[in-house]
Amino acid sequence: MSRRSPTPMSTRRAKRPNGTAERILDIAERLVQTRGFNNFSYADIAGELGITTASLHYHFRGKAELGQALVNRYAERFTDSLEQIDRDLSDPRAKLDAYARLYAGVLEGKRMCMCGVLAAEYQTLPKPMRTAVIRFFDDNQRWLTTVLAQGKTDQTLAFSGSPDDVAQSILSTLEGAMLVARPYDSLAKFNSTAHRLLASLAN
Amino acid sequence: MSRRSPTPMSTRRAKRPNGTAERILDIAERLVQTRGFNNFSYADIAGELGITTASLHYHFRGKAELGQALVNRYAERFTDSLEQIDRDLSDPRAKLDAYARLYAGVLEGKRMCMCGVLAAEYQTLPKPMRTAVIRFFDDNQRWLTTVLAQGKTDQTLAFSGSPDDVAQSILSTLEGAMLVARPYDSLAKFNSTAHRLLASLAN
DNA sequence: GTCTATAGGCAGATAGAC
DNA sequence: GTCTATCTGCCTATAGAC
Repeated sequence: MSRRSPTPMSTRRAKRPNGTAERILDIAERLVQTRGFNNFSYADIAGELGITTASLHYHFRGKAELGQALVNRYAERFTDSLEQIDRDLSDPRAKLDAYARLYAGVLEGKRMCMCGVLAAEYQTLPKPMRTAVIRFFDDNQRWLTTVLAQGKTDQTLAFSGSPDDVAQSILSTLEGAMLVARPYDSLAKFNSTAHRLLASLAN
Repeated sequence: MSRRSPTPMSTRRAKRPNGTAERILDIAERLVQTRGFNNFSYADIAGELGITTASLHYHFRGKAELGQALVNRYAERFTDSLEQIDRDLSDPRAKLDAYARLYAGVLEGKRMCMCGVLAAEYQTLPKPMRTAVIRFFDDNQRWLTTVLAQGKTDQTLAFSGSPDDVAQSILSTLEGAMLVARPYDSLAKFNSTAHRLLASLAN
């Protein structure tokens, strides 16, 4: 309805190698995370992909739709990672550590968190993208809150105040650490802040 | 040399009411902080000011020069604020509190820290702007480090690790708290994280 | 200092052939 | 699905009159 279906296959959930739509998203994702949503063009994507900009419009009606798909896929993958953490680990401290490593991994790829970038240019985003950014932050905070509550209960974590407030602080600190570390291209700067943050919650 | 001098007066340091160049910077500053450097145009400024884009080029050779002037003025004012804090307050905790209030004030004006925004689009910036952004962060961290060292000495502050690492954490946390709070347009979200941060340093 | 006029480029987007 | 061709609009920037 709001999204054309090039072929029945390309609407499938799962992991078929790489349809054109997915490859477009891959390239655009990197561009958003390194330059910002308003600082790359259809021509950039088309050039890398070896097709024309006109062809891009076949897969995504316009840049707004592309942006929506971009942040939705990103958020979905992030949620998947959080579920994976929940499956793999049970200790709250280990979960927080794995959470911080998700961020570090993004930075290692010379990228910034997509939603962090989008937060900076929030006021210029089409409404559906704004909604998706908010949802991403809310989802993260909700997951963190659950982990923190668990840690407080089993006394593997120690903190004052509500789990919700601490979750807010963790999210803010990690996003900020990425943001500030990027101009320096320094994973060490990020890790310094991340480790201090986690240490402050240790019991 | 790199900057034309419309009149002798406009190159003066101080506070003469409002030359055109200053008014241009005022408008552009707001636009950068709310939309990002790449997401406003000469036409936006000219429209608000009631002059033409051609006239803007008289005051600033191009957008790159404007951007440079923008971040330099911003950083200069910030430095002035830090010096003012040093003059007004002597207690390290009070200084950190005032520092956090600087950020809160920016957010209250519905803006984001200029250098935080620029960090997000760092890779798209002309080199002189990049240098200025780095310098801003360095200056902030240096000031914080001094305050923290003082607080450790007189035992008004308590923290483990080096003052430099803690300074890095404070800067990152406040920048991140602004970034995340902005989509929600919520000063409360920022304050929650800022207060928790300062409380963690109390003795 | 500010204007008109205009250049030259790039943006996102569409129509229609293949 | 991808192409060519084209449109319209906006962008930064400049020349030159006032």
